[in-house]
Amino acid sequence: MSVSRIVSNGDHHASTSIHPGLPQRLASFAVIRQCHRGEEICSQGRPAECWYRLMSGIARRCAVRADGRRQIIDLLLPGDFFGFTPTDEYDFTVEAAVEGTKVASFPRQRLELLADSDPQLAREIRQAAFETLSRLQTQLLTLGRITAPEKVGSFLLDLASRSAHASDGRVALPISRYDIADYLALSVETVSRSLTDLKNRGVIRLLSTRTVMIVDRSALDNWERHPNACHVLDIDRGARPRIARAG
Amino acid sequence: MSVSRIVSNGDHHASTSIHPGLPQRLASFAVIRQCHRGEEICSQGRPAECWYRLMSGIARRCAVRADGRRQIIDLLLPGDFFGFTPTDEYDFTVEAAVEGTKVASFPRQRLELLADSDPQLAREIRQAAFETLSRLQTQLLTLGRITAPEKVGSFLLDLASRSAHASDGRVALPISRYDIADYLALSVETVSRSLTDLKNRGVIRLLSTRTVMIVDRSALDNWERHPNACHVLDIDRGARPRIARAG
DNA sequence: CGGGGCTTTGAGAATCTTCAATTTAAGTGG
DNA sequence: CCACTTAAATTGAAGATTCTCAAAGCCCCG
Repeated sequence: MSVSRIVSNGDHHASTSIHPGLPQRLASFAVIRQCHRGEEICSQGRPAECWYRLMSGIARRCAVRADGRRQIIDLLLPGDFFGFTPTDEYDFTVEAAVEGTKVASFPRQRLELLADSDPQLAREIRQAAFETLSRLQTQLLTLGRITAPEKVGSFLLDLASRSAHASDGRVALPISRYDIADYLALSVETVSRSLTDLKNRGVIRLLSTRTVMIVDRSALDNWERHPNACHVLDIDRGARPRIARAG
Repeated sequence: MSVSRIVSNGDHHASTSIHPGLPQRLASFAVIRQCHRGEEICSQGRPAECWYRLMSGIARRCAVRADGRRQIIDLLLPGDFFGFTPTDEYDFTVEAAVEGTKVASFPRQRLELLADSDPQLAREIRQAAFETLSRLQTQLLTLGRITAPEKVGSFLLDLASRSAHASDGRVALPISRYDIADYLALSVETVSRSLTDLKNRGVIRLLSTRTVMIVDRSALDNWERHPNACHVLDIDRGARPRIARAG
C-alpha cells in the first residue's frame, strides 16, 4: 500500500533544525513508508509490532468516543516517535493527516532483542520514550488552560517550538481548524474565534489561513518560571489564589 | 529530612493487586524516603539526578502559571514511576500530597550505566517509561472530555482502575476537591457540583466525603471500542459528527 | 469546644457550544 | 484558464455550562 525502502541515515532534511536526524543505531533498522492522507499507520487494538518515527508530513493519534466525538491525543510532527505501549497492542490509532506523510518503522521485537546487547541503542530508545513523555506533558499543560484563546495560544507556541523556522515568528498550521478543535477539546467555531481574537488583540497576525505570525510571544506564554509557590502553605492546603480570567 | 533506608524488595503491600512489587533489578537500588505532606520530592529546574517510584501515599506533579493558578499534571499513586526527563533537569515539581508518603529513589546516572550491561534492567526502565506514557495518555483523554461531570466521572474510573480494590465499586478519593479541580482543570465548585450531579443521577453514591461507590460503571465509560470511524471519509475531511452534550 | 480548612450550595456574569448562514479557499472538469 | 462543486473557515445569535463571588455547613485536629 505504500512505497517502502531501507535507508541508511533516515533524515532527508537539514540536520541543523530542531528536527535532527535519526539516532545512529536506530537509523539502520528504519523502513520508510509513505502514506496517503487519512491512511492508518497503526490501529488501536492491533498487535504493537513496530515503533515509529515521523519523517515528514503530519500524523495524528486519535480516539473516538461513544458519542462520536473524535479526540486527537497527540499531534505528530517530523522527528516525533510513536507506537510505544506498555502492553502488546497499540492503544490508539495513528493516521496520516497530510498526503505523502513519511514514516519510519522499526520492528519492535527485533529492536528490543538488539537493545539487549547494544547499550547505545537501548539509550536511544529510552531517550525517544522520554521525549514522547515530554510532548504529552506539554499537551497536558495546554489542555489545562482555562480560556479558549489561551489554549489556542499555547498550541501556537508549542507548534512554533516544534517546527523548523525558529527565528521569525512565522508558524505554519499543518492541520485544519477541525483538527485543532479536536486536539484542544474545543469546537471549531471557538478555535476560529480565538484566532481572530488573538489577531484583534495584536498578539498574532494571520498571514494566511494556514500561516500565523506570532507578534507578542509573551502574551501567549504565561508560565511561572519556578513553581515553588506550590510549596507555600496556603496553596498546599488548597486555598490557592483565585484569579480572574484573562479576558 | 526524612527517614531513608535500603530495601531489598521494595513493596510492603500485597503483591496480588494492581500495584505489584518493584521489578527485580530495580529493587536492589531503591532508597526509600518518607515525606511530609506538602514536602517537595523533586523540583523543577533542578538537576534530574534520580528516578522515582511512589511506594505509598500520594504525590502530585504540578506547575504554577503566571496568573497564580496551579495545575496538576500528574497524580502519582503507589506503583507509579516519575522523574523521567529527556533533559538533565526536572520539568516539574513533585510533592507529597499526604503525610508519610514513601518514595523509592534510584540514582539515575548509576542506573543508566548499569543498564548498559544489564539488559533486564534496561527493559524494566523502558517498561516503566511506557507505563508513564500510558498514564499521561489516560489523563489527556480525561481532559479532552467536554462536560464537567464527564471529566469527574472519567477521573473516578481511572482512579478505580489504578487503585487496589477492584471488585466492589468503592473508590477512595486520595486528594481534596481542590486538587481534583487543579487536576481536571475545573473550579472546585464545579467538581463538587459534578459529584452531586452524578450522585443525583444514580451513577455514583457518596459513602463519605472521600469515598465514592460507582453504581453505574457504563454511564461513566463512554469510549468507542474501535476508533476506526476515524478512517471514514467524512471524518477525515473534517466533517466529524456533531453530537449534543451528554446533558 | 474552638478554629480552620474542606465541602457544599446559591446566584449572577462570562464563556463556550450549538445551530444557522455566509464567505473564502480549494479542487475538478470542461 | 475559467466555471463549478465541495470543503474549509468565519461570523452571528441563542442556549447551556462553567466560573466567580459569597456564604453556610461540615469535619478534623488541637
